Amino acid sequence: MAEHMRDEILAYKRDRILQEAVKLFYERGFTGTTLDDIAAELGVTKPFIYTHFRSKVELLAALCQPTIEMSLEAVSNASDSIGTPIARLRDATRGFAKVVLQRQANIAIFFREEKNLAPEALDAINTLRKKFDRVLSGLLAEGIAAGQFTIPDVNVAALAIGGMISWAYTWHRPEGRLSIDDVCDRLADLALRMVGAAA
Amino acid sequence: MAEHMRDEILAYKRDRILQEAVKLFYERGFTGTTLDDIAAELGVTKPFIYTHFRSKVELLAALCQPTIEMSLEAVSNASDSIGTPIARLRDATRGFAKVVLQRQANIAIFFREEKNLAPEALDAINTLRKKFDRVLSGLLAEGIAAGQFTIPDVNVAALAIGGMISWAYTWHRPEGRLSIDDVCDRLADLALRMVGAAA
DNA sequence: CCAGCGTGCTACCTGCGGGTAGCCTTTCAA
DNA sequence: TTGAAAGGCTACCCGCAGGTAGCACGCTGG
Repeated sequence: MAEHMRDEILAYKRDRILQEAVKLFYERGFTGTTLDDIAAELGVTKPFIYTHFRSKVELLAALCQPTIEMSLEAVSNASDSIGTPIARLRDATRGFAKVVLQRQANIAIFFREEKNLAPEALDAINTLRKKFDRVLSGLLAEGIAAGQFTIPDVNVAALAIGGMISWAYTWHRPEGRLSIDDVCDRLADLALRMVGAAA
Repeated sequence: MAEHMRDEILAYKRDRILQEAVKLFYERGFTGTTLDDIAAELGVTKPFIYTHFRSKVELLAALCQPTIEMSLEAVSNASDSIGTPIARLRDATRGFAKVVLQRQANIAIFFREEKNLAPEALDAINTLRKKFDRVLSGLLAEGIAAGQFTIPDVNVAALAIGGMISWAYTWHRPEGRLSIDDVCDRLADLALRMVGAAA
């Protein structure tokens, strides 16, 4: 019990570090943020961070990887579910868009700071991204086979859809005209149009 | 005449610095590249660079801004030309895609290293980007007025198209299956589908 | 042959920030 | 009440890279 709570607290501290790191990396960039900045924001000091992360780049990886995993899961789950290709593609794009917008800062940081990741961490993430593209392409191919989609080039279409949605991290403003769900719906509709399955 | 040539040589040197900087910033990132690296690649030394650029961030701006200007010009020219909205949108998207792919490294660097630009330089570029979005939105609106496009949300559509195309910098491989022109054509077709003007 | 200038290099400074050694305080159990 | 372990802080190191002062070399014109 005592052990149990200790672990929870450890996890909570780790989480708070990640939260603040995301915020600052997002605002100022990875190299534009010092560990002292993050510590100051948390009311602690730099060595505190080192009791939870081995290095600054490990911290970076820890805030990128799970978000990419969530993106992959979103499209995988939708793709594997039951339903017409149209319904599944709508779910996949909407789900992915939701991850992008809910974890906007993490997504932005990953795409901007890719070059600062350790090679192994980057490899791991790139494997996930390749899977992501394969799943999406596969779903598009199914839709063609089912006669629901018309697509000249499946791979380009998958990249275009992925890109259109990923890009939302650059322009969506949480306090703006459209809520996250609004944007998800609209982007999903546009994706369906791209594959010739007019909404 | 002598003066004239001296200026040409000055411009040439400046250009070579930019070329090498683009290459290295693209491969290793802005902070991952030192001015000594760039100088070494050129067979010169660091102070040489300082006779052409005031600082590292000025160098960064000098390789971002013109590329963004070219993007804006591509869509502006197409939008202002004569022809149906469909034809103009195709030209606009194709032209923009071509800039993105021909200046792939510059585009990548800009989006990744935005946070490293001086505030004034970033402001100047953001003004261009806003214009870009307005031009594209305007063209879409014209297409709707002409009855050629069907678009639920013009602003989101413009951002989606811009994003889908911009994103190509992340995945296009010059030595890959598709030539630059192939990709431009396919992306332009997808854009037309998005606005309900099936190719 | 020499003066003077333009051009780029050698050699250096400096601050910043990632990372660490070792101490101090607090807590909890016996 | 005391001892020891855990957790976090103070204080520091040090390498790296942006930026610069001043020199040396070579070209050109007299």
